[in-house]
Amino acid sequence: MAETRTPRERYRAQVRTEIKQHAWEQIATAGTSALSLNAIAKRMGLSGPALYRYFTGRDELITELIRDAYRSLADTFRATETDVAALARALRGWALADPHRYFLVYGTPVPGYHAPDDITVIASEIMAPLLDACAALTYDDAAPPFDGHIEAHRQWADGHCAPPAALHRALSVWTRLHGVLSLEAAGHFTGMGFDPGLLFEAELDSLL
Amino acid sequence: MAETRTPRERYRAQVRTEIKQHAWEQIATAGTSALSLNAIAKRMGLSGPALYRYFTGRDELITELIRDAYRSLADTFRATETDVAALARALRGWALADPHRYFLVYGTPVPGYHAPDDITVIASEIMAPLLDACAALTYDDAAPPFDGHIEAHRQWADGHCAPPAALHRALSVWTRLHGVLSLEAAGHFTGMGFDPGLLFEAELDSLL
DNA sequence: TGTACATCAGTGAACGCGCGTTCACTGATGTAC
DNA sequence: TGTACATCAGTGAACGCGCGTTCACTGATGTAC
Repeated sequence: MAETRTPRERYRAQVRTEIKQHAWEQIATAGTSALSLNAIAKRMGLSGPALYRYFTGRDELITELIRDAYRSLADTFRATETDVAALARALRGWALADPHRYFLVYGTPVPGYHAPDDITVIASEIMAPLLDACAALTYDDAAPPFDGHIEAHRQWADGHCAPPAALHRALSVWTRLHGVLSLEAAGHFTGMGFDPGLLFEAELDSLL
Repeated sequence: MAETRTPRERYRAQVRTEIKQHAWEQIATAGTSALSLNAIAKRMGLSGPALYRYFTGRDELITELIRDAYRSLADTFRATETDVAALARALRGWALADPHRYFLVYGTPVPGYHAPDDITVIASEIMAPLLDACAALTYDDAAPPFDGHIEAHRQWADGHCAPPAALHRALSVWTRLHGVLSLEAAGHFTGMGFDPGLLFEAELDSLL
């Protein structure tokens, strides 16, 4: 498994990641829509068109950032034990570590932008550990009406033999945690006084 | 209560709302960050600087749009019966009627923008009916740990004598419904196959 | 009712700005003999 | 090891664009006598 990269290739890869780091900084301060190639170049001590050696244009850079964000979350989940509480807390840590990255994945889609196919693949890689963890939970015998509906529309969980209750639970975990996290990350709790982390734990409790 | 507005004042008000309507259309198609005074003027058959007769600049227009969005939701809630399920469905209708308006209220904050004080007042007007509705629910005697915390930090619900369990419930209603709605409105359920409306109802059931 | 004046909506030209992107180029780095 | 050549990172000038905003102006609308 020897890395057979020439020095030039290594240099290219290094500059590419450096560009992306500056892009993230810019997103963090001014939002995704303010991402500017020229500004990145200037802050790197390069001048404008130099970045076109590394990305075909602004769109490719944004796509790459989104892909990295998805991959980062998928990696985080893969490195976490298959347990709903553990995954939930891993998600919270990942989201609050870089709120803009979180919103790039689960926030308002960039206006005209359409995600390439491989990103939906990574999205299902994120869902997989959550489905496994939910399948390990125990459920009441009484199945709520939604379980019947989800059993009839389970292709999004292809390959997983989890019972309908587990699919339902996985969706609830996703939406409930996203509810708390996105409002917290967007600052909608600031000034209300309570600890968002405790509300997160309370919502997590409702799911176990 | 006679309207003592001169024809000129009526005309001004009319053009102002017309500008805002075009602004909403533009937000709906291209996102909030692409809001452009010149583009609005062009689509109205006016030319650029004319809009400065009606708004001091881009910032005032955006502020006004956000304020209107908050007011619209507050009005919707005020016109709904004090009942959690009714409020929830009203919220869903309001959110899906104009997703971008919903995100202007509960989404990622506009990068450099800071909301004026009166908007936080309207935000609490939105919360009030929800708190009332939650106070009308019945609760288990067993109080989860978060209820103690929220009792110690209840200034955001000033004037409401709701028990801690009701405050907790109001927060859960808010975050859980926002979780489903924001993911649905952002299109994160498309392609998964199930009916988001049924998932919404299932989450609502968990709150009654 | 008619005239003189004030108000004010809207125009067109101009400002500086930063954006994404192209192009022909320079000069350093790596490769082949 | 040394020379000749190819590759390629980065530059600087230039393109057209749309943005927000200002300014002096025209001409219609409303007001006062």
